[in-house]
Amino acid sequence: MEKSKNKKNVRVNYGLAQKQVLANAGVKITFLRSKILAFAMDSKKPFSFEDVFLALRDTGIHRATIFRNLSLFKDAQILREVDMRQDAMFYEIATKGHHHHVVCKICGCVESFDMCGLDNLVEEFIKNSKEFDKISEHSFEMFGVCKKCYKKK
Amino acid sequence: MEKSKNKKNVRVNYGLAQKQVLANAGVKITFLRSKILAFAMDSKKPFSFEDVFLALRDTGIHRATIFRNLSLFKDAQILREVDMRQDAMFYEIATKGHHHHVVCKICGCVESFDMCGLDNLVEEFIKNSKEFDKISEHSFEMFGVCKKCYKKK
DNA sequence: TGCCCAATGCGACCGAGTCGCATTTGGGAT
DNA sequence: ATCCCAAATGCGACTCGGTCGCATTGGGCA
Repeated sequence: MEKSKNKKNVRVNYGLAQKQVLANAGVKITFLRSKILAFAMDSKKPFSFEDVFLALRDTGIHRATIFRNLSLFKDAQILREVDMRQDAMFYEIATKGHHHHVVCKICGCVESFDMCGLDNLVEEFIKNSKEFDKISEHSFEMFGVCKKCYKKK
Repeated sequence: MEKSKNKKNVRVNYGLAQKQVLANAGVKITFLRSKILAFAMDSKKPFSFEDVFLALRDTGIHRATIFRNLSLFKDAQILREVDMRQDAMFYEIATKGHHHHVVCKICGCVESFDMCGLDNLVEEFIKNSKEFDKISEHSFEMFGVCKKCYKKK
Protein backbone atom coordinates (compact mmCIF):
# COMPACT_ATOMS: atom_id res chain seq x y z
CA MET A 1 0.00 0.00 0.00
CA GLU A 2 1.39 3.39 -0.96
CA LYS A 3 1.26 5.87 1.82
CA SER A 4 3.60 8.62 0.82
CA LYS A 5 6.33 9.10 -1.74
CA ASN A 6 8.78 10.01 0.92
CA LYS A 7 9.23 7.76 3.89
CA LYS A 8 10.36 10.62 6.09
CA ASN A 9 7.06 12.42 5.58
CA VAL A 10 4.86 9.63 6.84
CA ARG A 11 4.70 10.95 10.34
CA VAL A 12 3.86 14.54 9.50
CA ASN A 13 1.08 13.37 7.20
CA TYR A 14 -0.79 12.03 10.21
CA GLY A 15 -2.34 15.38 10.99
CA LEU A 16 -2.01 17.20 14.26
CA ALA A 17 -5.60 17.35 15.39
CA GLN A 18 -6.20 13.65 14.70
CA LYS A 19 -2.95 12.67 16.42
CA GLN A 20 -4.10 14.62 19.44
CA VAL A 21 -7.48 12.93 19.59
CA LEU A 22 -6.05 9.44 19.17
CA ALA A 23 -3.30 9.89 21.74
CA ASN A 24 -5.84 11.36 24.09
CA ALA A 25 -8.04 8.29 23.83
CA GLY A 26 -5.09 5.97 24.33
CA VAL A 27 -5.35 4.66 20.77
CA LYS A 28 -2.25 3.82 18.78
CA ILE A 29 -1.65 6.28 15.97
CA THR A 30 -1.45 4.87 12.47
CA PHE A 31 -1.66 6.34 9.01
CA LEU A 32 -5.06 4.85 8.28
CA ARG A 33 -6.56 5.77 11.63
CA SER A 34 -5.60 9.38 11.19
CA LYS A 35 -7.14 9.31 7.71
CA ILE A 36 -10.40 7.82 8.94
CA LEU A 37 -10.53 10.27 11.80
CA ALA A 38 -9.79 13.21 9.51
CA PHE A 39 -12.69 12.17 7.34
CA ALA A 40 -14.94 11.84 10.38
CA MET A 41 -13.97 15.26 11.66
CA ASP A 42 -14.60 16.87 8.28
CA SER A 43 -17.95 15.21 7.76
CA LYS A 44 -20.88 17.50 8.33
CA LYS A 45 -23.36 14.69 8.80
CA PRO A 46 -23.33 11.11 10.06
CA PHE A 47 -21.41 8.79 7.75
CA SER A 48 -21.29 5.06 7.08
CA PHE A 49 -18.62 2.49 6.32
CA GLU A 50 -19.20 3.09 2.64
CA ASP A 51 -18.56 6.82 2.93
CA VAL A 52 -15.20 6.12 4.53
CA PHE A 53 -14.41 3.42 1.99
CA LEU A 54 -15.06 5.76 -0.93
CA ALA A 55 -13.18 8.65 0.63
CA LEU A 56 -10.10 6.52 1.29
CA ARG A 57 -10.19 4.22 -1.71
CA ASP A 58 -6.98 5.71 -3.14
CA THR A 59 -5.08 4.50 -0.07
CA GLY A 60 -6.06 0.92 -0.88
CA ILE A 61 -7.47 0.44 2.62
CA HIS A 62 -9.17 -2.89 3.26
CA ARG A 63 -12.85 -3.12 4.23
CA ALA A 64 -12.06 -5.03 7.39
CA THR A 65 -9.70 -2.31 8.58
CA ILE A 66 -12.42 0.31 8.33
CA PHE A 67 -14.91 -1.81 10.23
CA ARG A 68 -12.34 -2.60 12.90
CA ASN A 69 -11.42 1.01 13.40
CA LEU A 70 -14.94 2.34 13.42
CA SER A 71 -15.64 -0.19 16.12
CA LEU A 72 -12.48 0.75 18.00
CA PHE A 73 -13.30 4.45 17.80
CA LYS A 74 -16.75 3.74 19.14
CA ASP A 75 -15.34 1.86 22.13
CA ALA A 76 -12.82 4.65 22.70
CA GLN A 77 -15.70 7.16 22.64
CA ILE A 78 -14.20 9.02 19.72
CA LEU A 79 -17.20 8.17 17.58
CA ARG A 80 -20.80 7.45 18.41
CA GLU A 81 -23.20 5.23 16.50
CA VAL A 82 -26.21 6.82 14.85
CA ASP A 83 -29.12 4.69 13.76
CA MET A 84 -30.39 6.15 10.48
CA ARG A 85 -32.84 3.35 9.62
CA GLN A 86 -30.56 2.43 6.75
CA ASP A 87 -29.06 -1.01 6.19
CA ALA A 88 -25.70 0.18 7.44
CA MET A 89 -24.71 1.80 10.72
CA PHE A 90 -23.77 5.47 10.72
CA TYR A 91 -21.27 7.32 12.91
CA GLU A 92 -20.49 10.81 14.06
CA ILE A 93 -17.87 12.48 16.23
CA ALA A 94 -18.79 11.82 19.84
CA THR A 95 -17.78 15.22 21.16
CA LYS A 96 -20.78 16.76 19.42
CA GLY A 97 -22.88 16.54 22.58
CA HIS A 98 -26.09 14.55 22.83
CA HIS A 99 -28.57 15.43 20.12
CA HIS A 100 -30.95 13.87 17.63
CA HIS A 101 -31.64 13.82 13.91
CA VAL A 102 -34.33 14.26 11.34
CA VAL A 103 -33.67 12.31 8.20
CA CYS A 104 -35.20 13.01 4.82
CA LYS A 105 -36.62 9.77 3.48
CA ILE A 106 -35.88 10.80 -0.10
CA CYS A 107 -32.47 12.48 -0.30
CA GLY A 108 -31.12 11.33 3.05
CA CYS A 109 -30.17 14.80 4.21
CA VAL A 110 -29.98 15.27 7.96
CA GLU A 111 -30.83 18.07 10.35
CA SER A 112 -29.60 17.86 13.91
CA PHE A 113 -31.31 19.29 16.95
CA ASP A 114 -31.34 19.27 20.70
CA MET A 115 -34.30 17.77 22.44
CA CYS A 116 -34.08 19.06 25.95
CA GLY A 117 -37.38 17.52 27.00
CA LEU A 118 -36.35 13.94 26.40
CA ASP A 119 -34.36 13.30 29.53
CA ASN A 120 -37.35 14.23 31.63
CA LEU A 121 -39.48 11.75 29.74
CA VAL A 122 -36.92 9.02 30.33
CA GLU A 123 -36.88 9.85 34.04
CA GLU A 124 -40.63 9.63 34.18
CA PHE A 125 -40.68 6.29 32.41
CA ILE A 126 -38.25 4.82 34.92
CA LYS A 127 -40.53 5.76 37.80
CA ASN A 128 -43.43 3.84 36.30
CA SER A 129 -41.52 0.85 35.03
CA LYS A 130 -41.90 -2.55 36.62
CA GLU A 131 -39.02 -4.23 34.83
CA PHE A 132 -36.36 -1.59 34.41
CA ASP A 133 -34.76 0.85 36.79
CA LYS A 134 -31.94 2.17 34.69
CA ILE A 135 -31.72 3.25 31.06
CA SER A 136 -28.26 3.53 29.58
CA GLU A 137 -29.14 4.82 26.14
CA HIS A 138 -32.00 6.09 24.12
CA SER A 139 -32.49 6.97 20.50
CA PHE A 140 -34.96 9.37 19.06
CA GLU A 141 -34.99 9.92 15.34
CA MET A 142 -37.56 11.56 13.12
CA PHE A 143 -38.25 10.87 9.47
CA GLY A 144 -39.91 13.04 6.89
CA VAL A 145 -39.42 14.74 3.56
CA CYS A 146 -37.27 17.87 3.47
CA LYS A 147 -38.51 21.08 1.86
CA LYS A 148 -36.28 20.73 -1.20
CA CYS A 149 -37.47 17.23 -2.00
CA TYR A 150 -41.05 18.21 -1.31
CA LYS A 151 -40.89 20.98 -3.90
CA LYS A 152 -39.44 18.70 -6.56
CA LYS A 153 -42.51 16.52 -6.61
CA MET B 1 -45.16 -28.47 0.47
CA GLU B 2 -47.59 -30.25 2.72
CA LYS B 3 -50.31 -28.01 3.96
CA SER B 4 -52.96 -30.30 5.27
CA LYS B 5 -53.73 -33.98 5.03
CA ASN B 6 -57.16 -33.26 3.72
CA LYS B 7 -57.57 -30.95 0.79
CA LYS B 8 -61.07 -30.01 1.83
CA ASN B 9 -59.83 -28.64 5.12
CA VAL B 10 -57.39 -26.15 3.68
CA ARG B 11 -59.86 -23.33 3.69
CA VAL B 12 -61.14 -23.73 7.19
CA ASN B 13 -57.54 -23.88 8.46
CA TYR B 14 -57.09 -20.28 7.44
CA GLY B 15 -58.49 -18.93 10.68
CA LEU B 16 -61.37 -16.50 10.90
CA ALA B 17 -59.69 -13.54 12.54
CA GLN B 18 -56.75 -13.61 10.13
CA LYS B 19 -59.03 -13.99 7.11
CA GLN B 20 -60.91 -10.95 8.28
CA VAL B 21 -57.80 -8.82 8.66
CA LEU B 22 -56.39 -9.83 5.29
CA ALA B 23 -59.63 -9.30 3.40
CA ASN B 24 -60.01 -5.98 5.15
CA ALA B 25 -56.62 -4.82 3.95
CA GLY B 26 -57.31 -5.97 0.41
CA VAL B 27 -54.70 -8.70 0.63
CA LYS B 28 -55.22 -12.05 -1.02
CA ILE B 29 -55.80 -14.82 1.50
CA THR B 30 -53.41 -17.76 1.39
CA PHE B 31 -52.55 -20.54 3.77
CA LEU B 32 -49.10 -19.13 4.60
CA ARG B 33 -50.28 -15.56 5.03
CA SER B 34 -52.88 -16.64 7.55
CA LYS B 35 -50.20 -18.63 9.39
CA ILE B 36 -47.79 -15.69 9.52
CA LEU B 37 -50.55 -13.37 10.62
CA ALA B 38 -51.73 -15.82 13.27
CA PHE B 39 -48.22 -15.92 14.67
CA ALA B 40 -48.03 -12.13 14.63
CA MET B 41 -51.34 -11.79 16.43
CA ASP B 42 -50.30 -14.27 19.10
CA SER B 43 -46.91 -12.73 19.71
CA LYS B 44 -46.68 -10.73 22.88
CA LYS B 45 -43.62 -8.79 21.79
CA PRO B 46 -42.06 -7.61 18.53
CA PHE B 47 -40.79 -10.50 16.42
CA SER B 48 -38.30 -10.93 13.60
CA PHE B 49 -38.09 -12.94 10.41
CA GLU B 50 -36.33 -15.68 12.33
CA ASP B 51 -39.14 -15.97 14.87
CA VAL B 52 -41.61 -16.54 12.06
CA PHE B 53 -39.30 -18.95 10.30
CA LEU B 54 -38.90 -21.10 13.40
CA ALA B 55 -42.58 -21.00 14.23
CA LEU B 56 -43.58 -22.11 10.73
CA ARG B 57 -40.72 -24.44 9.88
CA ASP B 58 -42.99 -27.49 9.83
CA THR B 59 -44.92 -25.98 6.93
CA GLY B 60 -41.74 -25.92 4.84
CA ILE B 61 -42.19 -22.21 4.11
CA HIS B 62 -39.38 -20.56 2.16
CA ARG B 63 -37.34 -17.67 3.56
CA ALA B 64 -38.24 -15.42 0.65
CA THR B 65 -41.94 -15.92 1.21
CA ILE B 66 -41.67 -14.70 4.79
CA PHE B 67 -39.70 -11.62 3.82
CA ARG B 68 -42.11 -10.86 1.01
CA ASN B 69 -45.15 -11.15 3.24
CA LEU B 70 -43.69 -9.19 6.12
CA SER B 71 -42.98 -6.45 3.63
CA LEU B 72 -46.46 -6.76 2.14
CA PHE B 73 -48.08 -6.61 5.58
CA LYS B 74 -46.09 -3.53 6.38
CA ASP B 75 -47.26 -1.78 3.20
CA ALA B 76 -50.82 -2.87 3.95
CA GLN B 77 -50.48 -1.38 7.45
CA ILE B 78 -51.21 -4.73 9.06
CA LEU B 79 -47.75 -4.75 10.63
CA ARG B 80 -45.41 -1.98 11.68
CA GLU B 81 -41.63 -2.10 11.77
CA VAL B 82 -39.89 -1.82 15.14
CA ASP B 83 -36.23 -0.97 15.33
CA MET B 84 -34.76 -3.03 18.15
CA ARG B 85 -31.09 -2.22 17.50
CA GLN B 86 -30.63 -5.84 16.51
CA ASP B 87 -29.22 -7.00 13.19
CA ALA B 88 -32.66 -7.91 11.94
CA MET B 89 -35.82 -5.85 11.65
CA PHE B 90 -38.68 -6.55 14.06
CA TYR B 91 -42.42 -6.25 13.55
CA GLU B 92 -45.60 -5.91 15.54
CA ILE B 93 -49.32 -5.69 14.82
CA ALA B 94 -50.04 -2.16 13.64
CA THR B 95 -53.35 -1.84 15.42
CA LYS B 96 -51.59 -1.69 18.75
CA GLY B 97 -51.65 2.11 18.73
CA HIS B 98 -48.55 4.25 18.74
CA HIS B 99 -46.16 3.41 21.55
CA HIS B 100 -42.50 2.84 22.32
CA HIS B 101 -40.20 0.19 23.75
CA VAL B 102 -37.47 -0.37 26.26
CA VAL B 103 -35.19 -3.21 25.31
CA CYS B 104 -32.95 -5.12 27.68
CA LYS B 105 -29.49 -5.23 26.17
CA ILE B 106 -28.82 -8.62 27.73
CA CYS B 107 -31.89 -10.84 27.45
CA GLY B 108 -33.73 -8.81 24.81
CA CYS B 109 -36.94 -8.59 26.80
CA VAL B 110 -39.19 -5.69 25.93
CA GLU B 111 -41.45 -3.37 27.87
CA SER B 112 -43.88 -1.17 25.98
CA PHE B 113 -45.10 2.22 27.08
CA ASP B 114 -46.88 5.32 25.92
CA MET B 115 -44.96 8.52 25.70
CA CYS B 116 -47.54 11.21 25.62
CA GLY B 117 -45.03 14.03 25.67
CA LEU B 118 -43.34 13.13 22.42
CA ASP B 119 -45.81 14.56 19.96
CA ASN B 120 -45.43 17.96 21.56
CA LEU B 121 -41.67 17.75 21.14
CA VAL B 122 -42.08 16.85 17.49
CA GLU B 123 -44.39 19.81 17.03
CA GLU B 124 -41.91 22.11 18.63
CA PHE B 125 -39.08 20.85 16.46
CA ILE B 126 -41.07 21.55 13.30
CA LYS B 127 -41.57 25.15 14.31
CA ASN B 128 -37.84 25.72 14.62
CA SER B 129 -36.73 23.69 11.62
CA LYS B 130 -35.33 25.38 8.53
CA GLU B 131 -35.34 22.31 6.32
CA PHE B 132 -38.38 20.30 7.30
CA ASP B 133 -41.99 21.22 7.78
CA LYS B 134 -43.54 17.80 8.10
CA ILE B 135 -42.52 14.69 9.98
CA SER B 136 -44.19 11.46 8.96
CA GLU B 137 -42.66 9.12 11.50
CA HIS B 138 -40.53 9.09 14.58
CA SER B 139 -38.94 6.40 16.64
CA PHE B 140 -38.01 6.53 20.27
CA GLU B 141 -36.48 3.48 21.83
CA MET B 142 -34.66 3.08 25.13
CA PHE B 143 -32.02 0.54 26.02
CA GLY B 144 -30.94 -0.70 29.41
CA VAL B 145 -30.62 -3.78 31.57
CA CYS B 146 -33.79 -5.24 33.04
CA LYS B 147 -34.06 -5.98 36.77
CA LYS B 148 -33.82 -9.74 36.31
CA CYS B 149 -30.59 -9.55 34.33
CA TYR B 150 -29.20 -6.95 36.68
CA LYS B 151 -29.64 -9.26 39.66
CA LYS B 152 -27.94 -12.18 37.91
CA LYS B 153 -24.66 -10.32 37.67
C1' DT C 1 -64.88 -26.99 -13.30
C1' DG C 2 -61.34 -24.59 -15.53
C1' DC C 3 -58.53 -20.59 -16.26
C1' DC C 4 -55.37 -16.78 -15.20
C1' DC C 5 -52.66 -14.07 -12.40
C1' DA C 6 -50.71 -13.81 -8.08
C1' DA C 7 -48.24 -16.39 -4.52
C1' DT C 8 -44.68 -19.57 -3.59
C1' DG C 9 -40.39 -22.31 -4.05
C1' DC C 10 -35.91 -22.26 -5.43
C1' DG C 11 -31.45 -20.80 -5.66
C1' DA C 12 -28.30 -17.26 -6.92
C1' DC C 13 -27.02 -13.00 -5.56
C1' DC C 14 -25.93 -8.65 -2.72
C1' DG C 15 -24.05 -5.91 1.01
C1' DA C 16 -22.83 -5.39 5.92
C1' DG C 17 -20.11 -7.18 9.15
C1' DT C 18 -16.76 -10.79 11.34
C1' DC C 19 -12.82 -13.86 11.78
C1' DG C 20 -8.38 -16.35 11.51
C1' DC C 21 -4.12 -16.16 9.74
C1' DA C 22 0.00 -14.21 7.36
C1' DT C 23 2.48 -9.90 6.77
C1' DT C 24 3.70 -5.19 7.91
C1' DT C 25 4.42 -1.29 10.83
C1' DG C 26 4.32 1.92 14.96
C1' DG C 27 6.79 3.20 18.74
C1' DG C 28 9.31 2.02 22.97
C1' DA C 29 13.84 0.13 24.46
C1' DT C 30 18.68 -0.08 23.31
C1' DA D 1 19.32 5.52 14.29
C1' DT D 2 18.26 0.66 14.78
C1' DC D 3 15.93 -3.32 16.57
C1' DC D 4 12.16 -5.80 17.98
C1' DC D 5 7.54 -7.25 19.32
C1' DA D 6 2.93 -6.49 19.90
C1' DA D 7 -0.50 -4.48 17.48
C1' DA D 8 -2.38 -3.03 12.97
C1' DT D 9 -3.36 -4.31 8.38
C1' DG D 10 -4.33 -7.16 4.24
C1' DC D 11 -6.53 -10.96 2.61
C1' DG D 12 -10.10 -13.89 1.74
C1' DA D 13 -13.52 -16.95 3.44
C1' DC D 14 -17.55 -16.96 5.97
C1' DT D 15 -22.16 -15.62 8.18
C1' DC D 16 -26.47 -13.57 8.00
C1' DG D 17 -30.33 -10.51 6.62
C1' DG D 18 -32.53 -9.42 2.72
C1' DT D 19 -33.65 -9.26 -2.58
C1' DC D 20 -34.50 -10.94 -7.27
C1' DG D 21 -35.72 -13.56 -11.46
C1' DC D 22 -37.68 -17.43 -13.01
C1' DA D 23 -40.37 -21.76 -12.96
C1' DT D 24 -44.25 -23.91 -10.63
C1' DT D 25 -48.41 -23.98 -7.82
C1' DG D 26 -52.73 -22.56 -6.10
C1' DG D 27 -56.72 -18.79 -5.05
C1' DG D 28 -60.67 -17.16 -6.43
C1' DC D 29 -63.67 -15.74 -10.08
C1' DA D 30 -66.36 -16.66 -14.54
